[in-house]
Amino acid sequence: MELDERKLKILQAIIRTYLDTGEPVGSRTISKYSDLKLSSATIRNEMADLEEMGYILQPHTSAGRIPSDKGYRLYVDTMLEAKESEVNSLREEIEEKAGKLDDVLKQVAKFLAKNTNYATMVSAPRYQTKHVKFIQITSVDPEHLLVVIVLDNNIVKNKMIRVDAEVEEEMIVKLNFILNTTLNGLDLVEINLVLIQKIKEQMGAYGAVIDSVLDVIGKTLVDEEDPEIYTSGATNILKYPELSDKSKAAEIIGAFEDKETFHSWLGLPDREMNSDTHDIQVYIGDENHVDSMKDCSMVTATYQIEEGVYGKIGIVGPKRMDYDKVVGTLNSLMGQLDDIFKEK
Amino acid sequence: MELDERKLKILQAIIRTYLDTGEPVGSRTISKYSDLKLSSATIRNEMADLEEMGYILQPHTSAGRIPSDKGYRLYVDTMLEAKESEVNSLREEIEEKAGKLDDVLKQVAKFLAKNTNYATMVSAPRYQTKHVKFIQITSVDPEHLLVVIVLDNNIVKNKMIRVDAEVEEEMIVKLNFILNTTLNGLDLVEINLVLIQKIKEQMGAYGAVIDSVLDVIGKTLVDEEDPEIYTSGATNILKYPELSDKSKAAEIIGAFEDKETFHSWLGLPDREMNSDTHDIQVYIGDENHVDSMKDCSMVTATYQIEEGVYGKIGIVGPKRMDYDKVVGTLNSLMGQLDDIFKEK
DNA sequence: TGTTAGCACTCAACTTAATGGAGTGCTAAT
DNA sequence: ATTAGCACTCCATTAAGTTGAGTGCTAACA
Repeated sequence: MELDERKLKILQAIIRTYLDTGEPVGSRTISKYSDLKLSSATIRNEMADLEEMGYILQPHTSAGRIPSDKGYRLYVDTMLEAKESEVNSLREEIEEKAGKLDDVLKQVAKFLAKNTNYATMVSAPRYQTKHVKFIQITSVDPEHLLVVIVLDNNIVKNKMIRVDAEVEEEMIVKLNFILNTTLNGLDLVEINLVLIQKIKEQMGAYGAVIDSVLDVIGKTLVDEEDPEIYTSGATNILKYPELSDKSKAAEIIGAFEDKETFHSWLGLPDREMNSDTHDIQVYIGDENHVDSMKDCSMVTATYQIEEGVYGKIGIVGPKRMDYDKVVGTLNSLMGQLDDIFKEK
Repeated sequence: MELDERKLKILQAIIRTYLDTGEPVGSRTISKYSDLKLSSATIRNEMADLEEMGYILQPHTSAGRIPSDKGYRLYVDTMLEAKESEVNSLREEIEEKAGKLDDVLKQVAKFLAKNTNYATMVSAPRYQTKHVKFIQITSVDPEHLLVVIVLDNNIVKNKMIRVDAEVEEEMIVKLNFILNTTLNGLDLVEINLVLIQKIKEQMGAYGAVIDSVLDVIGKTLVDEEDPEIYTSGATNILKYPELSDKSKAAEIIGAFEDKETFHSWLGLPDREMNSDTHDIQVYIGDENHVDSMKDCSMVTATYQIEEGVYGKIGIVGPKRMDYDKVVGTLNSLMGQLDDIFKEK
């Protein structure tokens, strides 16, 4: 059977209506609503075909039809209208909270949740390559050394370490020199035991301090592997009856709470992305790789802070989410984010 | 009417049973359950009295009784058994994740939520007095200066600032010297325009850099005002039918998401606390100052990291929460936290 | 005088049956 | 190819009945 123009139009009408109401939609509704001048009987025939083809389904005999995952998929792939959304306010909202990236991302999550009425999450960028650019150790007071590490992407980490006895100024200078010359430009895997041993030898009695320092460096580099995720509007899920069933809702909202969940699949763009399109992806129902999301749809987009530094944004809602609006908002948002990051 | 021993025992039995089942409890149940050897009829008489006194109430005629807020209050104040809970695992669980305070607190929130099956939040400590202890400026690369600020509680903050032209080594040394001698020991309000002007004069052409640096300092000190709050187990709320009504649940879980909510009332201990008791407080129903929590109970405790540095822990659940267990767990937890912080 | 057995009464919760209506599939007419 | 018409299905809603846990009251009892 072929999916001709008319069938497509009817399918589109069905999905549109369903997105609106969340109720199964019947032939009569379509007959009246859509601009095709067809009787309900004709629509019924077409619907039967569409059902056979797997684009729509009936919750039970004598009910209207609802889109299947396959139907949604077709809709998203071919029928989205590129409606330009007006997301102008965001820019100002974000910029007044200037400051750190964390804050910006938190704002973005909040903004999206508020605007779309779905649940959102934003992953902080994951830096692919991390090399030590600069290390500095300072004596803050007799009992504490401060270790500051700058990575080659200008991320700064610091940690206090406690020492038993004051370390002489002279030793600190030496320590700084050795660490910087030895470790500069290296990444985590390149700092191996041989190297560590070599440094320790040079420092003689202060070998113990070295251990602490290297420990900090190790933690720092590993730490970066683990990007922060900001979420907002998880309770929006409760607004959609088809998801607000107690056990489902708990599972979904729980997933938002336990941010670990997202790491695996929100982590990195699957493939080299075209930085113009922002790689907006839609996952419908079973297309989600996580069980707890199989009754939801999720739209993700990738943003870029600088060369090789990506983060992701995800929006989770019911399968009947307003894809038009979400994709539009996301698109417009990405553009503004680009601008913001370019300025920095 | 007087609240004699027997009435108290009956009330206690009622509350215990209700905490268990969540169902209104009838006279017959009590007559069988409790060790007082009384017939249901007698219990009924006493119940009528207890109701008149306001300790229990009937959802409707011909239903059993449930505790009123006043009843819970009496129970909590006088009838809690000091059951020692076995919270031994926590210590290890936390310590292997050693590291930063943030991580510890996150762990604590998670641990509590998992153990109690209620929703929990932990506020990071708020430092009352913040003075600059140490400032260090370093040239990381020709375009970037790194500003590191250590506060007197050993909190470290850092920020990169971009400069148009490389700053000479000599100037940086001078800058460090001036900043440290001038600002050491001062807090935010003490750094005023007069002082700023004075510093600028000394730095001559590098006045602009000073601005950036002071900006960072300002942001750092203000930032600390705003304590982080870690939450966990918000979805546990959905486990209790009396709270999992859609609108209620959304309100409560939403409150957990929007952490701002808690600042006002989770902020600081109300009064000078006895560091032994950890100031465990129970708020029942309307006793909560926040509307969205009026159907819940909340137990809070205060922990101390060092002299004058407090944080709070809160557990939110249904009014029929297992106060015994919560207070016990909290108590035991606080002890362990004390130990952990003492070590540091 | 405090306790208890007994009984009539109440009321939410559950069960069952009846009704209505939205929607379908099929057939025959256009 | 399209449509009007009709019989059929099945969910949702309502109404009526049934059940059972629980109460309050009274009268008997120790």
